[in-house]
Formats: sequence, C-alpha cells, structure tokens
Amino acid sequence: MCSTTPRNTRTGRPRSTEADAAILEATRAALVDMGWSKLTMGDVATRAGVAKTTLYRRWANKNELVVDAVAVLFDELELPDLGSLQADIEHVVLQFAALLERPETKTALMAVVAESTRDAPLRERIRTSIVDRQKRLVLDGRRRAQERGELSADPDPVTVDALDDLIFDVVAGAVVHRALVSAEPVDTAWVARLSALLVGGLGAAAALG
Amino acid sequence: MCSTTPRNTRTGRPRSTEADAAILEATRAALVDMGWSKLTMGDVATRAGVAKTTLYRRWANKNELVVDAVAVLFDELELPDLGSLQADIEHVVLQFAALLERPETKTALMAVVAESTRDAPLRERIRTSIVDRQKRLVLDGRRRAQERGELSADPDPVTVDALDDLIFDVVAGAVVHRALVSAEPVDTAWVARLSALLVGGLGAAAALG
Amino acid sequence: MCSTTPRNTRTGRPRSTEADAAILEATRAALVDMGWSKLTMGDVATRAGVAKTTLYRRWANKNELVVDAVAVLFDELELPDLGSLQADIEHVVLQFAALLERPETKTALMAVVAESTRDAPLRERIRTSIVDRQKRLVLDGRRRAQERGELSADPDPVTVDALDDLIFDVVAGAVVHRALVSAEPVDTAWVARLSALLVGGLGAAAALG
Amino acid sequence: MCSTTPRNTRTGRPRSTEADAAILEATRAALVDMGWSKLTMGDVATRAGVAKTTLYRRWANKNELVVDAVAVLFDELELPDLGSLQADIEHVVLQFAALLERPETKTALMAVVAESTRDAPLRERIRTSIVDRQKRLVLDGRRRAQERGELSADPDPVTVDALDDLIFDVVAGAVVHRALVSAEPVDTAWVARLSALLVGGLGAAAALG
DNA sequence: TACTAAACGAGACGGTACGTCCCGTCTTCGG
DNA sequence: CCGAAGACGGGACGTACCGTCTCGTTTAGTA
Repeated sequence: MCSTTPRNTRTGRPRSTEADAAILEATRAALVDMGWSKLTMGDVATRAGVAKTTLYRRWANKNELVVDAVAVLFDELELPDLGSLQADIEHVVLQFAALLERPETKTALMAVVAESTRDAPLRERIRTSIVDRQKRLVLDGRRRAQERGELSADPDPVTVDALDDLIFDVVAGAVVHRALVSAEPVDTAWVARLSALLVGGLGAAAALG
Repeated sequence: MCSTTPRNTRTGRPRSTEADAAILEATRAALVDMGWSKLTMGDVATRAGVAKTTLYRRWANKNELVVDAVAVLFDELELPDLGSLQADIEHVVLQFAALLERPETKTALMAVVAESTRDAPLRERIRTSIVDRQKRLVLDGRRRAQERGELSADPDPVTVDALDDLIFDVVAGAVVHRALVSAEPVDTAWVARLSALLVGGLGAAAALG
Repeated sequence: MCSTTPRNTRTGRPRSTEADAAILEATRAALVDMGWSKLTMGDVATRAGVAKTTLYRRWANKNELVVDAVAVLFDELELPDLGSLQADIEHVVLQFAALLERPETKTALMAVVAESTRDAPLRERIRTSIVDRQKRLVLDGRRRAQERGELSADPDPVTVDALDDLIFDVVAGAVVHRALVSAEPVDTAWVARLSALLVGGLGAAAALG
Repeated sequence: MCSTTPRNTRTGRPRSTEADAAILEATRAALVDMGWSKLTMGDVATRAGVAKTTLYRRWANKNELVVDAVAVLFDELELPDLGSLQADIEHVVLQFAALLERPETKTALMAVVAESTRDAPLRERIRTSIVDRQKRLVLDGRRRAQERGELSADPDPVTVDALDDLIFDVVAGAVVHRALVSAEPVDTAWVARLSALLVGGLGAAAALG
C-alpha cells in the first residue's frame, strides 16, 4: 500500500500501522474539505496527528498518497446478479456514478490521472490500485451474460479480452465524462439510455459474429 | 478570449494584442515542457517576454489561462463526410485521439476538469470554450446519418438532444478513458471495435424504436 | 550594509529601507530573547513584520545578518580625553565591558567569531564591520599619549602599527576573556590592574627603546 | 568524563568504554570536517559506529560533548623552565597558539563559550574542564619568576590571586583575539612583543609596589 | 548454566527550522 | 494608462536534525 516497500530488515522500531490508517483517513477528509489542489501535506499530517516526515517516509508525493487514499473506495463497487445484462450494467453504472459524486473522488480522480500523464510510476500505481481492480466487474458481468445466453461465447480469448477492455473504457469513460466534463447528472434515464446502447451494440456485434 | 471584458475606456495606452497571442503560445509551450502542475505564471510570463502583471490583468488564474490556451486546439477537429456513419465515427475518434496525444492537451485537459469540480466559473468556461464547441461534431454526424437513412429520424427533439449528449459522452469519454486512464493506445483496431459497438447500438435502438 | 550589493538597475520596485531597519532591530531583539543559537530567521522575520524571503533577499544567512545587527552597537564606543593614558584606557575598557554585558552582544559576538573560523566572507565582514572600526580607539589613544609625552614617538610607522595591533588584541582580548571565558566581572578594580599593567608595559618598552 | 555520573547499580550490561573513546574521537574528527555548527549528533554516532541513543545516554547535548572532546587537548600545554619569565611566556603562548590553530579547537572553543553565555551548566563545565585546568600554567610561571627574583613576592595572597587571574585573561585573551578575531598570525615577532609588554608591565607594577 | 537487566544497533516517531519556490499584489520608472 | 521590472507578505514545499521511543539483540554478572 505504501509507496516504499516495507523494509526487509527486522531491526529498528517498526512502522506504526495506526499512522498509515490515520494518514489515509486524513487524506480523504482533506480532499473533502480542500479539494485536490488545495490539499497540503502539512495539513494532512496535522489532521492525522502525525509528523510530516512520517508522511514522506511512506509516500514520495501527494499524488501517490491520494491514489492510495481513494483506491480503497473503488473496492466498494459490487456486481450482484440482477438477472439481466442490462440490469447489471445499470446497477454498476449507478454505483460508479454515486462514487464519483463523493467529493473526495470527484476532485481526486481526474487530478491524479492528469498528473499521471507525466509520471510513469504514478500511472502504474493508478493502474494496479484502481483500474485493474475494477476490470473484474466487466469480466464478471460479461461472463454472467454469456452463461445466461445473452451474449455468445466467443472462443478466442484475445477477442474476449479486447472486448472487456472496450466495454470497460466505454462504460467508465462515459460515466466520468458525463459527470465531470459535461457536468450533467448521471440519472436513471441517462443510465437506461447508456445501457440500452451497450446491450444493443453487444447484441449486434454478436449477431454479426 | 480574455477573462476580463475589453475595457470601454479609450484613454491611455491600448493593450498589446501581440501580448495576448504570445502568452497563449507561451502557455502551450510551458505545458509541453513542464506539464500542468509544474507550470507557473512567472515562467509563462518570462517565455512570453511579458511581465507577470500583464498576465494577471487578462486572466484571473492559471486554470483560466490554460483553458484558453488549449481551447483553440479543439477547433481543429473536423467531420468530413466519409460516406458512412461508421467511417465518420472512426475518423473523428482518431482525430480526437491524436489531439489527446499532444503533450499540451494530455496534461492540461484532465487537470482543468479536475479543478473545475470545485470551481463553477471554470466549469462554465470549459463548457463554453471546449465542450459545447465539440458537440457540433456529434450533431452533424447524427444528422448526416439520418439523411443517409442509417439512423431513423426521431421526430421528438428532446429525445434527439438526449441521444446526442449520450453519444458525445460515450465517444469522448471512451477515448479519454482509453488514452489517459487505461493508458492504452487508441489504435485503429480499438477504434473499429468502438465504432462497431456504437453503430450496432444505435441501430438496435432504432430497430426497437 | 546588506550582504548583497544593491543592484545597478533602476527598474522595478526599490527595496524598502524601513524593512532593513526593522529587520536589524528585530534581530537584536531576538538575540536578547533567544540567544544566538536559538535565533531563527523565521522568528526575526515575524518580529520585523516582514516575509522570510525579504530577509534572504538581503542576507545570505543568519551570521551575516547578526554581524550587521550588532556592528552598529560597537560604534557607540568613544574615547574622550581624560587627561592621562591610564584614565583613557580605563574609560574605554569599562565602556567595552558594558557593551559586552548587553545580552545581544554577549551571545552574538563569540558565536559569529566561531563561525568565521570556517567562513572567509564572514571573517571579512566581521573585520570591516567591527574589528577595523574599533582600532581607531587604540590609534587615537596612543597618539594622544604621545602628544602628552606619556609615550615616546616612535619614528617607524611599521613598529607603530604593530604596537597598535598588539594593544588592541591585548585590551579587547583580555576584556572578552575576562567577561565571557572566565565569566568574572570586569569591575573597576580589575580594570585598574589591567590598565596599570598596560601603562607599565608600554612605559618599559619605551624606556628600552 | 561523561556527563551523567556512573550508575550505582551493578547489574546489567556495563557501558562500553570503547564507545566513550570512539565517540570523543569521532567528535573531534567531525569538528575538523564539519565545524561546530554543522556537526550533528547523528553524524558523530555514525562516525563512532554507535547508535544515537548511546550518545544521549552519556551526554545531554552537543555542547557538553564538544567540551569533553576538546578539553583533553588543552592538557597537552606544558610550562618547562626556560630560565626567564619572558622565555617561559613566549613558549607557552606559542604552544597555546598552535593549539588554537588546530581546526577542532579553533571552531569549537569560541562556539561553546558563546553558548555558555546562556547556559550556566555548560559555563561551569567549561570552567572546570578547560579554564581552571590551564590557570596552573600562570601560577607555575609566576611562582617560578618570583623564585628567580624577576618578580617581587607579594605577601598578600588575595593580590596574588587577582594578579594571576589578570595575567591569565591578558595572555589567553590576547592570543585568542589575535588568532580568531583579528585573524592574524601569532608569530614569534608578535609573541615577543606581547611578552615584552607583559614582563615590562609586571616589572613596573613591582617597582611601583 | 541459565537468568536477568541494562546497554546496545537500528530506525521510526513528533517536531522545528531550514532555505527555496511560487503565489498574487504593489510600487517604481519609462513609454 | 500600459507595460517591464522586481520587491513585497505570505504559504507550502521537501529536507535535515533534533531528542525520544520502541524494537530485537548482546553481554556481563549473578543465581
């Protein structure tokens, strides 16, 4: 979780795990109060009841800290089986939209992505901590739809992977763009239209072979 | 273009219009060299051969300046008639992807969007300078497809607007997410899959009514 | 007075002379309250009602600032003609001792001298700002004693200079050592013994040729 | 030698005497390399191959450690009988000057004296570890000169003590001032002038009674 | 021989000050 | 009045040490 790998040595005083938790919690609180660009390391340290050095001992910079602080929130997303592909999509999209409405994610997600365009380690951290972890939702949903017979079972794993990636970018990208760029509400009507478009498109793709 | 409305007074030395252009050019150059978060007003002023006061007389802050500096780049997007909806989509998506590959847009777009989540005037400026200006592409493409008969002509303008907005968020969002969040290449194969999905989905939606 | 020579250019806002004075005054106050080793640049800035950057724009470090802050105090020393060499010596020694009793000089003088052992520019600054300026007292006193006939007038200027330097080191060194190293009071009895020793030694030297 | 008195208990692992020596040696080395103000406890610990806690178990702070580290160097001063007061003075002054030329004493002596102006325990430690130990040189020299008949034997012990103290401050002060404040060489010519002045002054004082 | 208790190295801890960078404003002079 | 130059008060940065603390590991003297 921390940016520096835990030391291999076993000498010396061990790092405080309470400090870790307090810092991440304080970071989320600071994101809510200040937003990403006004968040300062000193303020996070103060909120966490921790010295600034303790932050820097664990995270190299603000971006890595913020990624870790918000990554855990993305793990709350779930994909219960609601009986149809469209219902599953609508449910997870609404969940994702609710997550993006939270002030800590809203201000932080795009900011760290923006920073990651010039920071390869940060990009990698975002990928492993957030992006890859959420692809499971697409994989589960697609597999389940195939089991239901809503989608044909493509035998080529490469094609399947590419399709999963495409769906992931389309769904997540559309929601993020609607919520943050267009700054319009992700309401049930919009979600219904999006999922209809997707289900139709996937069905047509299947029909075409 | 400037944040302050042009003054009505006609006394005194008039503002230099060369300065305006030099500042925006310098801003783009600074974005390329430093990225958004390392860009400083002082550096932009120096690059533009201009005093800091001259910047602040025209733009209230870094974000507004950056929006103006990159907005013009988005006007380069065009939608030539390539004969089919799918071809039109693929063309514009590739253009958009190329635009997002440019270092000045890559680093700036998500950053100002992130800032705009806590800055309503900035949100408005992004909408008018960038977002709304690009919706014309969707509108033109959709209208052209209807004229070709690829899409049915829905008589309800509200439904049409909602569909245009959906398509805009899906296309733009998917490309941005692919390029910046997933950090995977927007290549012709991916673009073909995306446009196939869209065309299929729109056709299915039309078939369903 | 400041460590950086005033710029040659005449453009831009000129430096505040009030800030200069306020900073030196605040430095002396901080020396009194905190002592040299606990004095911080930030505290001096706060006391002076000035930003830290304003300090650093003028002085490269704490030592140069402190030298400038205390140097002016040494200019208060005077050598009125009291009619005899011994009286003149006793008077100036008591003045010097009183100066060394002031908390700002007591804590600062030895500290900057200690630092100057590894800092040639600081050594030079101490010499020009403090040491050389006080040698005038020795020169005046010696010349006056020669005019009175208490000392023979040596025709060789090199010998005279060497003697002035010796007297300066003996008198200043003895007082400093008594006050700060031995940490014993520089009272009238001790001063009387010191001046008697000096006058006797100078007389004997004159007698010997 | 250590600041804390040896514990009375006899259980547990005894303190390492090698550590004591290594620390003092490391302190002198650090003084040479870094100077007093850049010397850090952590660096001394590292040089000594010792943990920081081991330092703090023995010395309360940097100043006390430095006093102990340099005090031993002052014990090297000796006063061999060279047959005349002037020769004795010149010899010890040159020895003292050589000691002050060593980088570890040059940087440390004035620094700890400066610190001692606001730190009574340190002042006491300096007195007992350094100052009082060197007064023996004056006492021996003065007694020896009286035995030779160069100085009259004053029957009043109070007067004798006061004279010893005066000579000590004059000699030590003059050398320190010459070497560190005036930053001029303590060469044989200067030493000859100083001792001539002193011998003359003491003789004149004796003549006057 | 095993126990005990202090000293040890290592290094994390809360904290202070550092000196730098940039902010956005203000103050000067010259055009 | 505009613009350049640059000083201003202010805030945050990331680093270096401080002196303390908590670990697990010696180590000498006792039991």
